[in-house]
Amino acid sequence: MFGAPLRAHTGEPGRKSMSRYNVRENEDRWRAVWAERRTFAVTEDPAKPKYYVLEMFPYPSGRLHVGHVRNYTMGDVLARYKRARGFNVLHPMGWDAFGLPAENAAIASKVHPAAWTYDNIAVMREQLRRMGIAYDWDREIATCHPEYYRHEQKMFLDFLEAGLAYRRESWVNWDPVENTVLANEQVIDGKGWRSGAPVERRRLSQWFFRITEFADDLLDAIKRLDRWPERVRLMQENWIGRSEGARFRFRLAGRPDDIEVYSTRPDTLFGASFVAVSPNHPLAEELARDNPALAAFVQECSRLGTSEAVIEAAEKLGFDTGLKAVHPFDPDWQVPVYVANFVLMEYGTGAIFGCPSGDQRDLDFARKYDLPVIPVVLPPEGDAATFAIGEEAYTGDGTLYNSRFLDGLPVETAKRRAIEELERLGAGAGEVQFRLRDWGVSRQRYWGCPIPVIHCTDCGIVPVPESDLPVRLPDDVTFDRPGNPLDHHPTWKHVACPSCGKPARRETDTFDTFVESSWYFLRFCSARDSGAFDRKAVDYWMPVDQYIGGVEHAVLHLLYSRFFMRALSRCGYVDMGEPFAGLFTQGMVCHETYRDPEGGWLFPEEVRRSDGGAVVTVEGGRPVTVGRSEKMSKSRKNVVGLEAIVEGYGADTARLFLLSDSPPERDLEWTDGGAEGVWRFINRVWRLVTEPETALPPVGAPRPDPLDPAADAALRLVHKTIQAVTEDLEGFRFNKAVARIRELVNGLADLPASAAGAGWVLRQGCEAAAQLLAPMTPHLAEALWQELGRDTLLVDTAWPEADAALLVDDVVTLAVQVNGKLRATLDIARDSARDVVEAAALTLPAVIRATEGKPARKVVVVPNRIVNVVV
RNA sequence: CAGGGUGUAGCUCAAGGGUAGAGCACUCGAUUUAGGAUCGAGUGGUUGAGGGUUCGAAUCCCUCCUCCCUUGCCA
Repeated sequence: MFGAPLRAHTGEPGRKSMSRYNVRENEDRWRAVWAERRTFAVTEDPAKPKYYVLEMFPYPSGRLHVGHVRNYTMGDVLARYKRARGFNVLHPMGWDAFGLPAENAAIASKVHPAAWTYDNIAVMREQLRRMGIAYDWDREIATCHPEYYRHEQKMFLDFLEAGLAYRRESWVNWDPVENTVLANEQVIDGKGWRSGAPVERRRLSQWFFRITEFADDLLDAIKRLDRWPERVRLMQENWIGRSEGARFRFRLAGRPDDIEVYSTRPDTLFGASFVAVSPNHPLAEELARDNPALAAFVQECSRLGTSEAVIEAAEKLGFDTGLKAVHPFDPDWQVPVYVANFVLMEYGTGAIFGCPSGDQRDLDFARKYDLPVIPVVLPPEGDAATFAIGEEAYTGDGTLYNSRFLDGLPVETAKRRAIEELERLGAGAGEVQFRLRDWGVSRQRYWGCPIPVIHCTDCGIVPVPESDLPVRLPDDVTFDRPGNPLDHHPTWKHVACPSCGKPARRETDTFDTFVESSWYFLRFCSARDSGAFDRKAVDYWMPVDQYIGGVEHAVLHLLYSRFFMRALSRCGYVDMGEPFAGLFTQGMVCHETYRDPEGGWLFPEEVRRSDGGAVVTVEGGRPVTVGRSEKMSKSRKNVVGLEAIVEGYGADTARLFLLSDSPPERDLEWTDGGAEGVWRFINRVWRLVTEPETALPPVGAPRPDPLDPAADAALRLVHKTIQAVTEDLEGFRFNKAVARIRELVNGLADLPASAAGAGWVLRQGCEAAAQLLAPMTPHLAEALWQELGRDTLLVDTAWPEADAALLVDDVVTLAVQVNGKLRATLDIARDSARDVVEAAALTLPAVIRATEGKPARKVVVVPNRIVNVVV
């Protein structure tokens, strides 16, 4: 069955040979067996409970290092464990294959993005395969494949029809040298990352997904994501950022129009000292036309870029328009109107009123431009006569004062009262706002999914007919000049309008790559379906039971996926809201960093420890500065290659180490010593099974009776370990599970060969060890299983069950304290009566010595745990 | 300044009121021509600091400190 004859192993006590686990041979062999038997290929099976394990799929950037594979290992442990527990487990893998690095590689080394991407995929697939991860490779997908993105194009057309996709102008970071749009991360100090040219803000027509349509539901449903980490839920809540306030108008003195503002603090209206509009506000643009100084100011603001972080950090600057706004509650009260750089057109109405006493930014602004600061909220313990605002605004709770009809009201009541008044005056109304904005999906890039629309001068925007999908990317593109290659292409964008037949132009924007990752988990359910996915398969497998990935995707990817499920539901594709029932965010893998005397980074293999203990370079022995341990990254060169570990110690060693040292949610420190330690442990287990101290009875031999107490204790250890490891795996405590198994192996190794029943207990222990290790070190475990004389595959064997009767000991060891200090221990039958325990404790020589003959004032007995004698 | 996390052996982590443990590292011994591997034994702790509750605190409460992360600073 397995290519090599199975050999029943009986053990040969006294055998002196010291075999070493042949890692290469075993790992290759068992992987081949699983592959040949298609062990991990699954189909829908209504008779079995399903379990969908998914790790966030990678961008095929080149090759993997050990830092990349921690989450795949965790997912694999879960997949293999659940499989052993009888679940029908879907565990797929694919490639998030569109994206900018492929285009950068094309520019840098003249290789086509597709070739570069597929080459990387081939390398990385082989790397994952050699890690022995139990994927159903039949379901592998690459998002850059037309058979993937054609369905995305169809979804877009349906979204368009449903009003969930639309086009409007928005601001982008424009690199005037590269003639291209930059992502916020590509803007460094206001300059393009590649060209170094100052970035401009430009208005460009862009495609958007109407994620705000579901803002309330996306926020509400977070409460029910009870298997998500609390902090991710919090981050999403903050990102959606619901706020309750009022939208209302300030009339402009001497003009027919007015300014609409949004505020969450209408209660502080009597503290208003200015109105400010965004530099992109229509009013600012109108005034700038006749006012060169204002135009220059607006221009200056646009240089800042669109990143929120940059805007936040910048100094608050304003430009007095000379206009006056009339206070909504008092026609005789006017405040100046400014154009201010910290007011964003994209949020609220693009205009605010400033209450310096109640908002730090407004206060900074007021101090800079010498505007009045009127306190209107008195803190609970404050004194109206003396309370004053210094350099810090008061944003806390309190009672309104200096506020006419709002005086004496608590903040919350005053808000409602102010809104009522605004509504009564016809000046405005209460409104709920969200920080969440619609998702801009247009990218002026080649290596992405083409947006399937055609621009016709007569018909406007015309969807590409479904029968013409997919709109394929052209292969013959060049990257020798700046800008979007699709736009430069001589023929690709010229098409006949599907509606009127006249010459028209294809959309040359492509999708943000977050679009592909927003539904790939659905495609995995039926990866070769001619449609986007098979509804029955999706209904069977979804939602993902356990999703595993980095916390860096806590907001965008996860929120976009949640949006996609809702949008697809509305368009009739599916009928469910949440894609990921459980989420786990794993910690990073870290490693020391090394620098040479010039400050250049060094790879770990370029340094060594000299005889004196100093760290020096391998070449030339120059002194090396050892930096702190940081997340493994190519830029700092603190990476450990996967090949190096797998060739030397094998995939199981890498896997076990990635699981063992730290709790999975925390960062893991990769050390050579730790990897060697794991390798020694693997060999220790191998020897325990292949060269046992005591001959093992054959498979299924009856339990000998009686068992020696040492054998009995070892058997209890076996069952306690099964119980504990099971609980640890269920609770994602992989490091504890590993520690338990190590203790089991130590315990079994200590079992004296002479003890009655030792061989039988040792077999129980070795079989349990193999089974418990199987999710973590699957190749080793399969080899052990065979060495133990089994003729079935361990991977097809059910998870072991602990015998409840063996989980408690008959004899317990009590700690005996005198005045809280440990003086002795006492072995006694479990659940002995209190007075029996007390009497036994008081007669212990160590206790008599410690009490110096004084009578016990009190004896505390905690059953089966401790006795404390108080004198 | 805020919010969250963290602090236990040299290192990475257990123990969540009841005997402070594991792995790695280190020391010594055995084995070996030697090294490595292996086996055995051992060193190593005022549980970040201080105070409180308790018969008993790493664990519960209060104060302070360290480092890390998320950023809040979106009206």
